[in-house]
Amino acid sequence: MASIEADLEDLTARARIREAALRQFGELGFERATIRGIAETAGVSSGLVRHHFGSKEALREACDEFLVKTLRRVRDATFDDPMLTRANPVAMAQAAFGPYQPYLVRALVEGRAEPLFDEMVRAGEQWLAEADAERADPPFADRKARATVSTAMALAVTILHRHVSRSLGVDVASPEGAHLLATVILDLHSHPALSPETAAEMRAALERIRPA
Amino acid sequence: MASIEADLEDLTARARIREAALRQFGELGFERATIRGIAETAGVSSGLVRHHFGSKEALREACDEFLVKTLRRVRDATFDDPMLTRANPVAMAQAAFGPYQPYLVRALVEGRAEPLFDEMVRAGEQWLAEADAERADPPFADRKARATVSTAMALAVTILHRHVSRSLGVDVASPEGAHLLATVILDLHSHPALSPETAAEMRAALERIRPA
DNA sequence: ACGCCTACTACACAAGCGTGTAGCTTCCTT
DNA sequence: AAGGAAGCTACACGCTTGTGTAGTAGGCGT
Repeated sequence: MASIEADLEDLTARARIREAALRQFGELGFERATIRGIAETAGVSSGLVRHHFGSKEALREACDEFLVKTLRRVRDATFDDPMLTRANPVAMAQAAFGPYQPYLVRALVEGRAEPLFDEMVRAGEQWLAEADAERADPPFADRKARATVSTAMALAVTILHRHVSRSLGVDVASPEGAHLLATVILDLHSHPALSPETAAEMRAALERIRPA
Repeated sequence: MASIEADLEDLTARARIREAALRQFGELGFERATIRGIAETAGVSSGLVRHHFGSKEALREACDEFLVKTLRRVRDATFDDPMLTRANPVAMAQAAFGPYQPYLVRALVEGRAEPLFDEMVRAGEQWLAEADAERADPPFADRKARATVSTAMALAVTILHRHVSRSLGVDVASPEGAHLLATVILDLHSHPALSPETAAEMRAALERIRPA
């Protein structure tokens, strides 16, 4: 797992700038992060940032592009360990996102990082395909639609990590927090919030007010 | 339901500025929104913004404060209609958040708007209390912890509305999108993703790697 | 040894920002 | 009617920003 903190000096200046940008964009957001701040973090002049990436917007695009490639690689390595990933999905997410988590969260919230989201949906569809095989009654909705919403929900804890940590009383990034979180998620996913009867009721009510 | 669009002229200048700020902060984000832009939207001079609110940061705090009061009022009115709110939680969220949805989403993601999140958790706890009464096996985790994660998940679709709309192929804010979304959520909430057996397996695996 | 491209720095510039100040109107109080 | 606070505007200041330009150091092919 590549770390931002370690061995920044070993990288080329271009890579150092990109890593610094990833960190600054993630910590401060795109607007509050400055070219000069990124340059300073990378240990180069601000002019070099422009020399290598052209503009601030292009730098962000380079970051996005880099992450798409990186995450694909990390994912291939991580998803192959089903025991670890299934036992603690939260730990998996942290492992997959790596040190780029703050950046990715911001990108997702702003509606960017489409490839990442879509790929997660696709993974969810695969998972649902297996689950649907053992399901008695037909699902209410399209498999992709269910995978989409599930994906969004899976990202919720990471996106709202501040609120969740505060409300749980423990940092979800800590080992204890991750464990608690996994326990909770396991409980929620193995116990339906709605009984078949109430679900049927609500579904009927929903169809009654169905739009054209 | 108060609308930002309508009757801006009827409000006092101070209120117009606040409404304009709510909209600009929501649409553009706090950094990209400018005092001058807010003033122009409100139809006043930029100096008046400073006169009434002192600083940009203070203006944001005034917006937060206003929303806490407003939402409490709106919630009391909306939550009393259990048929509507339970039939379509998404429509409920949109109704409750009102035109301030973009602002609130940004506030939540940035870790602000704690009162809003905490109140949602509390409502979730109440709901879970009823559900737990009819539950056979004991929950894996604390009720508040489950309410916290459920709350985060409930907010996910709203926060990631761009991705969700794109992946569903229909705007979740539209009547058709809201209906589809409600159907999906109903399905997910009434069918556990994990069977009791696999859940037990994963729980065992989780306990095996439990941190100190 | 020469030329040249690439990496890199230093510095300047215009624009937009939040903020400060001075002054004008309006309306309410006494 | 006088006075004064409150609502409101116009304008300027200083700072930071992204970007542009000029120039230097260094390695590499010829």
